[in-house]
Amino acid sequence: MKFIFNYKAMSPPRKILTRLKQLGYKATPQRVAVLRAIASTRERLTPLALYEKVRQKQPGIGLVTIYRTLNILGQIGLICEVVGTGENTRSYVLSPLEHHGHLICSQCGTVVDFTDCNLHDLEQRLSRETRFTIEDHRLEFFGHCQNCRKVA
Amino acid sequence: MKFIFNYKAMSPPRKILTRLKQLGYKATPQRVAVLRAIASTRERLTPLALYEKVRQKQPGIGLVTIYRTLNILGQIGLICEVVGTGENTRSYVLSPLEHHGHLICSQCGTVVDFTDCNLHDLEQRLSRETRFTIEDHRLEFFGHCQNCRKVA
DNA sequence: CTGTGTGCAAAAGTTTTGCAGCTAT
DNA sequence: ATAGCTGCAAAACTTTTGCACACAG
Repeated sequence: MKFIFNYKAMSPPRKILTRLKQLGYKATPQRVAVLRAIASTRERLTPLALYEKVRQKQPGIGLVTIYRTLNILGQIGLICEVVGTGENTRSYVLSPLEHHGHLICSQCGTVVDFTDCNLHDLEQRLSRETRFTIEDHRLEFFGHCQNCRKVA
Repeated sequence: MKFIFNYKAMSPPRKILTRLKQLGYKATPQRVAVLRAIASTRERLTPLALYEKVRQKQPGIGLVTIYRTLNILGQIGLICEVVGTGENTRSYVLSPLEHHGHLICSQCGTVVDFTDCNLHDLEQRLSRETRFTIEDHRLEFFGHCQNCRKVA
């Protein structure tokens, strides 16, 4: 199993910007700022939170742009939507390079990614027994991180 | 592995109503109707879809009541929220009795539940290595069912 | 230059709340 | 009888769209 713990240590989103340009999108300062913001934390960020965060560096940016950027980045698969039960807004984290699951602290929102979900057997069995073609999955664990447990 | 395929065959929601009353909620015709509607299909239903469906039998019902009922049933754990990537509304299906995952057809919305996810090992490993306390998980597969594959 | 992107305002869509009257227990 | 429930209207909140101007390539 491989953990991807420290988003802060990841190189700046140069790679992502390259990919954006490859696909014909422009690397505007706003998009760069959104990317930086997502890449700068391992918390999951709602569009609104992202807006507040980015506005500190780019005071002129509009919430609309955040939404548009998130939609684009999500479609391309560079960021990754996370939804908690009972929330009625989306949150986003940077996509790691491989397929992965999330481990989410219900209190502080910290996201730990993990790869190697080991769902292949399950997937095959399901596919065989239900005759579904399975194209994707989403696996999320919810709980409390060490820190929040201490506090509580 | 155990599949729960045919929601239609399940007994009417008497059990659920009993549970509701146990908890001090009243079994109003509106709530019964909502329950019947959820129990009558294996598709996942958005609050709005549920509203349309229930209105055929209970013309006077309000969308607000649907929302309130869904929130209550969800909190108690009798129904179960499902969210697809990119959707900005929730959907609900009846909770099966045991913990389970969903297999969802991206085209027609059919939901197949399965139990015995076999995530215990993974959960334990994650818990040990990240020092999280894990309280819950959500596992969803997305794909196409046999029928929709034929059509396409 | 040129087509894409931005910001504003406004619309569309989803979910919650306040309140007066109603009803299951 | 009475606590809880409903329906309506309105508010709160999230997300999308139309349009004029700006800017990256």
